[in-house]
Amino acid sequence: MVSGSAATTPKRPVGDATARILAAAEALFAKHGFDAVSMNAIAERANVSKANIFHHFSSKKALYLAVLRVACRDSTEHLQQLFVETGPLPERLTNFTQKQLASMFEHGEVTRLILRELLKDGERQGRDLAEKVFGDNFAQLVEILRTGQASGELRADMDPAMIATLLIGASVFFFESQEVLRHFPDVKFAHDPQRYSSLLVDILLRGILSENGVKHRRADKPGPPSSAQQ
Amino acid sequence: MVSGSAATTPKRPVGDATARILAAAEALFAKHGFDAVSMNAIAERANVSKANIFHHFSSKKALYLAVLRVACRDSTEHLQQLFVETGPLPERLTNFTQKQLASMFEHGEVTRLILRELLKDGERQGRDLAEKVFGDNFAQLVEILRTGQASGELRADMDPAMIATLLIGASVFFFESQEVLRHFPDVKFAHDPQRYSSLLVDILLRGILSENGVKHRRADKPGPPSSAQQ
DNA sequence: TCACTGACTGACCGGTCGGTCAGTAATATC
DNA sequence: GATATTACTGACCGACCGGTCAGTCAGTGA
Repeated sequence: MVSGSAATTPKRPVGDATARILAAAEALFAKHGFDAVSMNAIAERANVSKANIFHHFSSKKALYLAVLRVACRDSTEHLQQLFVETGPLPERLTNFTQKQLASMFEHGEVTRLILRELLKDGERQGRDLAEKVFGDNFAQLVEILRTGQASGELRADMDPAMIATLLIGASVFFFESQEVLRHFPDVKFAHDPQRYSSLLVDILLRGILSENGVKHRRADKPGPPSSAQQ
Repeated sequence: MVSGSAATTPKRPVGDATARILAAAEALFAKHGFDAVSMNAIAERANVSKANIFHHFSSKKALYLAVLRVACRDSTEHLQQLFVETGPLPERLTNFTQKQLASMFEHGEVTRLILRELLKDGERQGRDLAEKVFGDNFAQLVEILRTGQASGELRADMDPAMIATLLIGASVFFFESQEVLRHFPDVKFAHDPQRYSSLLVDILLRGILSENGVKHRRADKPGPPSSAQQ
C-alpha cells in the first residue's frame, strides 16, 4: 500500500492518493468536526473522486479513525521529544511545559483533533486513542515530578498527579482559549505562549518547591488535608 | 430549566411549546453539537411538529442562537452567585473555586454548550455570547485577586490575570477531562470535584500567598521576571 | 355570528448526505 | 498478447437534511 512512489512520475498523481485523502480529512475534521465535514468536501480537497475514498476506506467513520490514529501516532512522537532527563527540576519543568505548549501550537490541527475527541462522551474507539496519547504525556510528567520528590527538590506531601493535571490542564486551556483571552484587556500574555508557560511554571514552582523555608501549612480551614499518601 | 417531566409523556402538551423546543434543543445541542442534531430529532424530543419549530424560530441557526442566549443568561446568573465579599482571601478563593466547579457540573449541559462555542474558530455571533459569560467570570475573579493584592494578602508582583486564567483553566479542564482522568490510576481526585478544587487552591495559595515568610525569589534562572505592572 | 389571528400540523420540496456499482485505465504476471 | 489485480471514476441510490406551504383549529374581540 505504501508504495514508495517518491519522485518517480511527477506528471499526474502527485503523491499517494491515500496520503492526500488522509491529509485533507485531517485538516477538515480538525477544523470543523466529524459531522460538519462531508465526503464530497474531502474528495474535492484531496483531488480524488468520492468513490475513491471508499475504495481506500470502508466508511466515513473508518476514515476518521484512520486520521485519528495517524494524529495520535504523530502526537506521541512529538510528545516523546519533550522529556529531558538532566538538569535541576525547575529547569526541566520549564522546559517540558514550554516545549509541550509550543508543540501543541506547532501541530495545531492534530492537537485540536485529539482534544475534540477527548471531550466527547460517546464513541469508545476514538476516545481510547486520544486517551492513550494523553495518558502517555501525563505519565511522563508525573515521572518527572516523582523524580523531583525523590531528590528532595519538590515537596513530598503533594500529589504529583494533581500537579501534572494542573500543568497539562493549564497548557490545554491556553491552547483552547487563546483566541478568547486575546480579547481581554487584563491579559497580556495571550499572544505569547512562551511567556505564559514561564508565568505558569513560576507560580507552580513557588508553590511546590521545598527548598525555601516555607512552613506555612494552611491556617484557615479544617478542610481535607492534602494527604498525598504515596 | 430543569423541568422534570422527563419520563411521563402525558397525552396533552404540558408547558409552552417554545420552552419545550428550547429545552430539547439545549439538551441535544449540548450533547452532540450543532451539526449532529437534526430538526426532526428536536421536534420529536419536544413533542411538536418540525414545522412548528420553524413557526417559532426562523432557522436552525436562529434556534441554536436562542438556546445559546438562554444558556449564557442562566450561566451568568449562576456565576454571579459565586462572589463572596467578606472573609479572608484564602477562604474566598476556595469558596469561589469550589462553587464555580460545582456550578459547572450542576449545569453540565449549559456549560458544555458554552465551552463548545468558546473553542470554535469561526462563528462570530455565537462566540461573542460565550465570551461575554467567560469574561464576566474572569473579571470577577481578577477583582477578588486585586483586592487580595491591595490588602497585602497576595503578592503584589504577580499578574492577577495569569492567576485567574490558571484557576479558571484548571476548573474548565477538570470538567472537560473528568471522564478521562477517571481512567488514570495515578489520579485519585477524578471523582471528587470538591477535593480537586481544594488541592488546586492549596497549590495556588502556597505559591501566591505572601503572608508567610517567603523571601524566595527564584534562585535558578535569569528568565523573564513576573513583571505584573499593575 | 363572524372575521381575524396565532399556534400548530402533515405533506411535500430541492438538495445533500453516506455509500454502491459497473466499468475503465494502468500495472504487474505469466 | 492474454490475464489477473489494483486504482480509480461517473452515475446513481435511498435516506435524510433544512425548510416551505396550504390548511386546520381554538381563541378573541366586535
